[in-house]
Amino acid sequence: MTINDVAQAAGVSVSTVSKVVNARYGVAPSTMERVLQVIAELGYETSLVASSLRSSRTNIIGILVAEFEPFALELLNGISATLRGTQYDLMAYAGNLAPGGRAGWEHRSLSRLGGTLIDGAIIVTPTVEIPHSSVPVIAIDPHAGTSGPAAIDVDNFGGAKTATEHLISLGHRRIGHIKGRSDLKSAHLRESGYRQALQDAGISYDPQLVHDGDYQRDLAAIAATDLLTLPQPPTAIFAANDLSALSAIETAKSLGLNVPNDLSVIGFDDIPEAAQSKPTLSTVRQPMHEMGATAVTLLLSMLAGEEVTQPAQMPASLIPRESTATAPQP
Amino acid sequence: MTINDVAQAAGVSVSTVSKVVNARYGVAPSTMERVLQVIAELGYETSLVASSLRSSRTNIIGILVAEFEPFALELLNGISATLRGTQYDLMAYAGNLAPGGRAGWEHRSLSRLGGTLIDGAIIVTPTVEIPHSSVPVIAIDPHAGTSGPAAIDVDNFGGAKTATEHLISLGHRRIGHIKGRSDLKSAHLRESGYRQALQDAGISYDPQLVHDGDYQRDLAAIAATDLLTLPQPPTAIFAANDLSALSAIETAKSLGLNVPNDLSVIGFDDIPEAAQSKPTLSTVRQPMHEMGATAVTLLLSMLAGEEVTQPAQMPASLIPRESTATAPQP
DNA sequence: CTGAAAGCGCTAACAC
DNA sequence: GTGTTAGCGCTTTCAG
Repeated sequence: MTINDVAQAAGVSVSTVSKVVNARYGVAPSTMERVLQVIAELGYETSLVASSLRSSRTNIIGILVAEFEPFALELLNGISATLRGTQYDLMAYAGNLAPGGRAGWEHRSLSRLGGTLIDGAIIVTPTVEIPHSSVPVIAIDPHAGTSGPAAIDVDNFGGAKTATEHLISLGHRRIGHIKGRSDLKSAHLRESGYRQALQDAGISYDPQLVHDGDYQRDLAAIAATDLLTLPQPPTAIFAANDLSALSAIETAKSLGLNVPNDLSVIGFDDIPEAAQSKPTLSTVRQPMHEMGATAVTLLLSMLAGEEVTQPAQMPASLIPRESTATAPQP
Repeated sequence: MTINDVAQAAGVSVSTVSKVVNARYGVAPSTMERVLQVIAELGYETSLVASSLRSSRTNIIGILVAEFEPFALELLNGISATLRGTQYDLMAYAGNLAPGGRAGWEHRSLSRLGGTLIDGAIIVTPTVEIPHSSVPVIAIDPHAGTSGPAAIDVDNFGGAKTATEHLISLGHRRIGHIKGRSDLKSAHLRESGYRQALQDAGISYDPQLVHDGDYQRDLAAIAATDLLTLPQPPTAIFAANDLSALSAIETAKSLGLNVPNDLSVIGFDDIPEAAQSKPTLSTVRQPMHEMGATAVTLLLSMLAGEEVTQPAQMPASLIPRESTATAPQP
């Protein structure tokens, strides 16, 4: 089913069909009607690939992710809702699923889709500097880099501080931290927030209590094990994201510890799983829908020709649930 | 950054560059090295659009949805995880966001992406018959149509029956039902399951207690209002999906009713929001991750040339939470 | 081993 | 009002 088939069936040239499909002027009403009829009969739809190769607008916004994990999916939810009723369709691309192709998915995806397939892009959690691109780009939860496109993130520092203060207010003094990915800005800010809260409370920082979790389940489990098998284990853990926190709870359970009675755990993000775990996970909420919505709004104004460079920061809020409780009495 | 730029910079022809990029035989090692070097320097990536127009394989699997709502997103989660480590990337396309373009998004998206951009497609909740396509297609939660591609769904009948029986076991006798979209097979099966459970319990079917909710928030709210303002209102409602159930709870609250003391509500799907509402929603769980995983497995074997036509049905399971309770004593 | 050239489906000048 | 034609960036014969 190509434009050629339609042209042939309608007895006109391909350019006439193209004009009809794209509602261009200069087609006789009778011709138009006939072509439309043939299109309907044949069920013809213009190929996105071919037309985007030739023309510059596609009316498609691309969301570029490494893979579809809970954070990206929640963002997608907000983005989709915000785009509803606009002229744009949404294409989400996970470009880091194939084995081996680890690094640089941001650049690869942007180069492969940008300029032709998509009119603009929202890149989720890029781990490297975003290259100059031929289309407008917004980054969510960006890399530690200095320059780069307009970016959106949550108040990572303030959120982490709040989480740690929550633990402190429950009477905890030995508070461990499972760090995030060191190539992400958010991980550093969250660690800083943790340290600031300790300092404000007059608790001295103990490097033994901080381990690397890389925002991942497996590494967080190792970090949690290391933390909990210390001669003097912490009574509470602030994990840099919910995935790590959930993993830490699992680990604690397997070590025979009760959460929250023996150990309090708090995460960061408020992914859907946080509310469904047992015990439900106390955490700091990133307003993911709003972040997605803001990204879209910014991108649309860039698409409309406006200059947008200043970063947007969203507030983080404490969501106390069951996994945190008063510190055990020694 | 096109293949021409690379060719020029490396002092070779475009076809040589293409051979290097695609690891074809017949390039001298020295040439290859030089080209590779230039590619790295320039940060060139082959354009997905151009290459997919010319060659038939793209190693991309497409997920076609009307929009990114909770059900589709959960599916995406399972699909993404299953595809990890395979040679395929994932492209999810929401083709029904633009206003006006309501009907036939399935066909439109499939025609526009199929054959060129994607090697195979998974269509989520299609509302019309899926046309014969140039690429392998799997449907999840399919349309009521008779023919069509290989399909995956949950045991809608059994799940609805279980939900209704749960209500009956709590002592409810007047049980309302908010129906789903009549153009979806799942809606009909869920209504049948509801009626079967009533019949098995010797409760006669009252058409007054069944209203249309179309799987949507707004229409479900109207249906709930109608139900609850009946002279003899039901003491329990089985809503055809969680979105409707959540909406019914809102409505009940606004009418001054307490859920679950005055009214029990149970949904279907177990979307993430179900566990986070107040009260938390009792529901019947669709194993969405598993459904996504199964879809991928089936599609991959079709891509490998195998014939797959038989539908797969997944089990539904009751998840009792706070929104259902013993029937109020008259 | 390398390059010239055709063509994938479509759009946009430009002729007629 | 309509058709012819030249590419968009790439892959793939097919000569050299």
